[in-house]
Amino acid sequence: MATPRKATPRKATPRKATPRKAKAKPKVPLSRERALVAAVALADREGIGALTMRKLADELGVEAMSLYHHVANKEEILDGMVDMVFAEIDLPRCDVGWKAEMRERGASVRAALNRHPWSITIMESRTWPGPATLRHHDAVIGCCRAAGFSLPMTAHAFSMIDSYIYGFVMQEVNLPFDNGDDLHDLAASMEPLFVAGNYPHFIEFVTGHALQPGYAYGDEFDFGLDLILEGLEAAARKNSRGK
Amino acid sequence: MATPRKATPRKATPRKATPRKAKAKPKVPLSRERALVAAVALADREGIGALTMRKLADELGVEAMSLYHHVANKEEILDGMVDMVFAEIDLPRCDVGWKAEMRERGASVRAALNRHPWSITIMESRTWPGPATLRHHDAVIGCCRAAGFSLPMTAHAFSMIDSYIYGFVMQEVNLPFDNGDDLHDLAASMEPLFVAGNYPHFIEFVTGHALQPGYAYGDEFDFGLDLILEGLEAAARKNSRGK
DNA sequence: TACCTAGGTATACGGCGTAAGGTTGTCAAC
DNA sequence: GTTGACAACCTTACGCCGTATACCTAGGTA
Repeated sequence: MATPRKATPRKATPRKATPRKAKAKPKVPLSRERALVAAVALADREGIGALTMRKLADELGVEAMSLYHHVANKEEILDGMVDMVFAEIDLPRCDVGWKAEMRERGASVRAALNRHPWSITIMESRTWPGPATLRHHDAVIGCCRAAGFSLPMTAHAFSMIDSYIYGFVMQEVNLPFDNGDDLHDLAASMEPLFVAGNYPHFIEFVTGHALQPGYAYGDEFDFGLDLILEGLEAAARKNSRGK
Repeated sequence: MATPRKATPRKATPRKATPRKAKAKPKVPLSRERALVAAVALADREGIGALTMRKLADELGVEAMSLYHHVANKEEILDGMVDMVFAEIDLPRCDVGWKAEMRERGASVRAALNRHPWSITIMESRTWPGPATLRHHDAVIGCCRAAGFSLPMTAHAFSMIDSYIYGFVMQEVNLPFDNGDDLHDLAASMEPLFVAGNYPHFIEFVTGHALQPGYAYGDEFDFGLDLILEGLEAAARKNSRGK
């Protein structure tokens, strides 16, 4: 009873040739970079909920606690993952015209966030931007300034465009269907809501437009982004004329 | 070894008078509604991370498992909480003019999401809208339709306005400071990033504008919303004239 | 040789969501 | 009044989680 179970198998097999497992002693040593790459791949493949320190370590052929020699905690991994997503975004170059550059940059942000649907989820809980994130923000601000925007106007543009993109992707990523195939399932599962005759405008909208064959929510993106860019251009023009 | 431990203390004190604790037998019975209200209060007070089934039950003077007689699982609680936030939003009435109503509705959404900063975090992981959410969407769509918007134009407006609001609040809620007081701390903690001379536009923007005394990020909201509403109005006008 | 250190492992702790099953209070049917 | 069904609540336990602590070991340096 003194040593209830477990029998302390500490050095039961003290052979020299590291008989741990068939794990073959990782040639490349663990590193923060390798951990982040594996974390992104794991989250892409199985969702952010499946990203645990144990699973990530397993992916790398290592024990969970080994990760802590390279990152302070899981938060730091999430921070690094968000920064890796920002690193995938094409930066505006600002020699073509700010509107075209912003449109391209917007598409690039949207694509990156869609490639890694978990990123928008954890972005808002990150407080400190990483280097790629800062580089991205710097380029966007620089693009506005190069176009002649004042600092206040730059703030307007920066806030507005990014709010729109993030909000759009947040909704897009969360849609209960991935393509047009399961629209019928969706419509069927919504039916209980409708029989009562409530929400008449919502029903008209969904059945008469959103669930129609040609409609895809993703197509809304360009309309909104263009409207914002045109509006910003007009505001900037008026602003600089007024000054 | 047959009954290894635990000693089955089942009916050790079978006294009649329910001597459980000083817990005083809750007069009002537990209910889904009471659970949701307490969950919102707890998340408001201590953050969504502190919302666990055990803490929530404790709050209600009850054990964790009792909650499962009223909700299927924690997901259902989160769903209900989001719907409670939507229930706080003032619906547009649409007899004043859609632009004014949308401006007010936007402010109301923003206020509700700011009152419950956890809501934007969990909104995107909810798939099925609750009744208050549906009522809200129905009212917004109805407002657009009453203003003469076509269904496609309504889709544009609905997507665009809500994307902007959600994205804005997402950034607003996540700001590393709550008011102007700790701007100096913030500036100080950012300094290591700047000494290298990287991110010149970002530095100019932050130090020359965003951290200046008069600036508050929240003030950006109205500029963007108004620009969107004006743009939508122009688009709708052109659209109906073209038809 | 002796020690230091970097990077790996092992064990354990407290907390999580919740499955399974026990207990108790209420009330209708007999 | 007794019985039995049932709903509401509780207890225990399981397998996860992040991570503190301690240990081991290989390689470099004195």
